Amino acid sequence: MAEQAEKLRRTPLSRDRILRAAVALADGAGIESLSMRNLAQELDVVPMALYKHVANKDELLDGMIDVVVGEIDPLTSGEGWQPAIRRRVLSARQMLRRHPWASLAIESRNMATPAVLGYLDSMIGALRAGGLSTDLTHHVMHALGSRILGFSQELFDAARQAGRSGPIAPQPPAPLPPEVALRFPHVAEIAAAASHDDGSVVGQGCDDQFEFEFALDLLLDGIERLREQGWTAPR
Amino acid sequence: MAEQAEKLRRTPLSRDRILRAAVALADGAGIESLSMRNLAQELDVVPMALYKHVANKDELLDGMIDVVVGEIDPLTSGEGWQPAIRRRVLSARQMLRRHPWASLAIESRNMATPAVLGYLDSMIGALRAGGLSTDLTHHVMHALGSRILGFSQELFDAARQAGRSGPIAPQPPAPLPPEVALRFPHVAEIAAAASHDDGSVVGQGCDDQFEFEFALDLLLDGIERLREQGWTAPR
DNA sequence: CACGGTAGGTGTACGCCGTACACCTGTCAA
DNA sequence: TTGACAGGTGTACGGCGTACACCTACCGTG
Repeated sequence: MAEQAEKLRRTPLSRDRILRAAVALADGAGIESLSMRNLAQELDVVPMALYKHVANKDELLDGMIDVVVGEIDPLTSGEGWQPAIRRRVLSARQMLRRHPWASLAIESRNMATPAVLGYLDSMIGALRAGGLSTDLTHHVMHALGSRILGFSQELFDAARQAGRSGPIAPQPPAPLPPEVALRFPHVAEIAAAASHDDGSVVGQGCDDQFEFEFALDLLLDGIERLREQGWTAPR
Repeated sequence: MAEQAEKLRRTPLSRDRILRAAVALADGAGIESLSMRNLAQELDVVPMALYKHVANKDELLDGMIDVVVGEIDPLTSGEGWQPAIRRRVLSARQMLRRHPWASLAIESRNMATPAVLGYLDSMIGALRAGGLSTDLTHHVMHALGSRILGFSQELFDAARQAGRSGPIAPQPPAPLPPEVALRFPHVAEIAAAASHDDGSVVGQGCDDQFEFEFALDLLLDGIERLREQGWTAPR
C-alpha cells in the first residue's frame, strides 16, 4: 500500500543526516526548541529512532559542535602568524554568527571533542611556528580565549577528558593520555611546558589567576597606550 | 497539633529568602539541579508557593543574577582608572568563581536587569573619568567584554529591553527609553555616541564586526609586542 | 534456497520538568 | 463581625529525555 511505498522511498537515517538536521533546526528555530521529539519529527521518524545513531542528547550536541567547528576555514600559510591567526579567528566568528546557539553550546559542554581539539591544536601550531615560546603561546591561548571559541579555562582538563567517559570529575594533575598527545602534538607541547615550569607549586599545570591577569593586563596596557596617543575613531 | 505549631514557627517565604536559597542550591548542587521542585523542597514548601514571589523560573534566574552581581566590590576611587578597573574586574572574577553557574546564566539571559546595568554603568563611568573618549570607552567595553562579565554584543539591546516585557524581538535602532537613560547615564552617553557617530550607515548604532576586530587587534598587537621583546614567563 | 542474526525503526511507559488553576486559611481593616 | 486579600496547597497538564521490549527487513552463511 501507499504507506509502505513511502516508507521505502524515505532516505534512511544516519548520524550525519541527524546532525545536519539538528544544526538546521537549532539555526532556524533556536536551540531551545531542539528537542529529540522535534528533531525526530523533522526527520519524519519516531523519537527513539534517533537513539540508534546518537547515544543521547549530550552526544548529539557534541556532534553538532563538531559539525560547525568543521566549518571554520583552515589555517592559511605563507603569511605571518598574525594575519593567519587573525583570518582564522574571524572565520570562527562568522561561523558563530551563522549558528548563534553554538557559542553557548560550546561553553556549556566540555570541549573534548576531536574537532575542537584539532582546531585548538592547529591554532597553537601556528603561534609556535610564528616564533612564540611555549609559555607565551600558552598564555596567548588563554588571552584569546573567548575570541577563539568561547572557551575559558579548561583546555587541558578537556584534553585529558578526551577518550574518557563517565561524569566529569575534578581532574587530578595528570599527563595527557598518550593517544591524545599523539593526535594533538601542539596541545601536548603546551601542556607539558605548563606543567613543569611552575616548579614549586604542586601539580596544577596552569595558574588560572595568572592567565586571567595576563589577558586582562594585555588589554588594559593596550588601552592605556591608545588613550595616551589620543586615540580617535577611524573613518 | 504538632504540625500546626511547626507551620507557625516556620519563617515565612519571601523573594529574598527564595533567591538566597536558589543561589545556595546552584552553588552547591549545580545549576542543572536547580528546579522549582528542588528549590521548594529546600525551603520546606510546596513548589507552587514559590510562584507567589517570583513570576516564573526565568525571573528567578534574573533575581539570582542580581544577587551575585551585587557581590562584586564597588569601584574604589582615588587611584588611576587602570588599577580601579583592574581591581573591579578581578573582584567580578572572584564572584564568578564562587558561583560557577553565573557566567553561563548571565550569558544565556538578556542582561537587562538593573543590577547588571548598574554594574556596567559604573564601569563606563570610571573609564570616562579616566580620560577615555566616549568612542574609545565604547570599544573598550566590548574589548573587555567577556572579562567584565561574559557579555558579548548585546549591551544596548539589553538596555533598550530594560523595563519592557514580552519576547525578545530583533530591536530596531531606537533610542534608549528615558527612564533607563536617567538611571544609567554612562550607558546612555555611550549609546548616544555610538548611534550618531557612524554617520551614513543607517541605524545600527554599533558595528559588531568593528568591535570584534578592535578587541582582537588590541590583543594581537600586544602579543606581537611581547614576542618582539622576547617575552619570558615571570618567575 | 532456507534461516538465523543483526541493524534499524516503532510503541509504550516512566519520572522529571515548569506552571495553570482552583482551593484553603490566617490576618487585619472597616 | 465580616470580608478582602496575601500567601501556602493540591491537582493536573503537556512537554521533556530515554529505558525497554518489540517488530521487520535484510544479508551472509550453510
